[in-house]
Amino acid sequence: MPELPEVETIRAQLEPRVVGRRIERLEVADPLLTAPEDPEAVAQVVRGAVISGVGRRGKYLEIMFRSGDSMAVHLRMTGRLHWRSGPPADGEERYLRALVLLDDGATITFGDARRFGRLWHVASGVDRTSYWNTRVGVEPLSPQFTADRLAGALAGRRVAIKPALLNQRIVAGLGNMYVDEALYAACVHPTRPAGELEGDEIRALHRAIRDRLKVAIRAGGASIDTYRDGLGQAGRMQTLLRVHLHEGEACRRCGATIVKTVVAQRGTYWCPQCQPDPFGMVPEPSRRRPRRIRQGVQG
DNA sequence: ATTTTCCCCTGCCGGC
DNA sequence: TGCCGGCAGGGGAAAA
Repeated sequence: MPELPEVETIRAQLEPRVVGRRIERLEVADPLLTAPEDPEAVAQVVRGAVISGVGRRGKYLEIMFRSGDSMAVHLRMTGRLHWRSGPPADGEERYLRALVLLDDGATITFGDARRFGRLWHVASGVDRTSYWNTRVGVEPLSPQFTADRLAGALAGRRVAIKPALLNQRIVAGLGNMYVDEALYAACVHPTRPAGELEGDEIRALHRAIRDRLKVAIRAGGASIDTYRDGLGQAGRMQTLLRVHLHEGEACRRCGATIVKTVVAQRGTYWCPQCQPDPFGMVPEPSRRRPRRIRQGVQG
């Protein structure tokens, strides 16, 4: 599931390869990709556009054009962007939803098994700062993201810290995996009410979020299930996860057994000893066998 | 306003 | 072995 580090990895790989290139054509194979916009309308706008940069805001990618227009992309669950120096081989992208042809012969494929991914056009007149700010909150790796700012965003909230961190308007770019990792690193239980965290917990969490995201970017993202980077390669972060997907294994800090529960409708991994439950509840051990980490079975 | 639930999709896995 | 229900989760809409 592409989260901030995965999207940033793709962004960093795409940018040097596509800046200055002209888009010859955008072929949308699945109308759902641009819904509710008409694929032809998007293709029309994008045709002939010269790429000036590739940006990222949270988990959103933005391919910007000299005209001031841009093409925004969200990979959601299983979306992939893959740059190639030439056309993709036949059947190379099993779940092809769109194909971008560039003037140097290179291509970008948008593949997406689950079809949750979206691609749309952002008009030149739209102010980018406010456009993105209405959708996502502070960038966790920016200087604006401070412990104080995090405390302010969580203050007064009764919702559990896990769904609070999953809320893109509170902090941009965190998903299920990195929230688990950050909460574990900060020794904060996932169901602790967000507004009740102590100052030192907030500081630990702030630090943990930044640290885990930076490590993940350095590792090129985590290839669990379907994620691939912008060149079709697997990341390495899946080997560096400390708690997510580690159900039944010993906690590396205290030796207790990592458990998996459901928090906010999301599978949640945590250490019952390092991340003490606010109500002192003992987790029900799952009887199901832990899911194995599958590293890329999809074509 | 905030929080919770549901839904979209499809591939894969576990259970029978 | 094959079928099938359930699960996975980002984000938006709707409901509470």
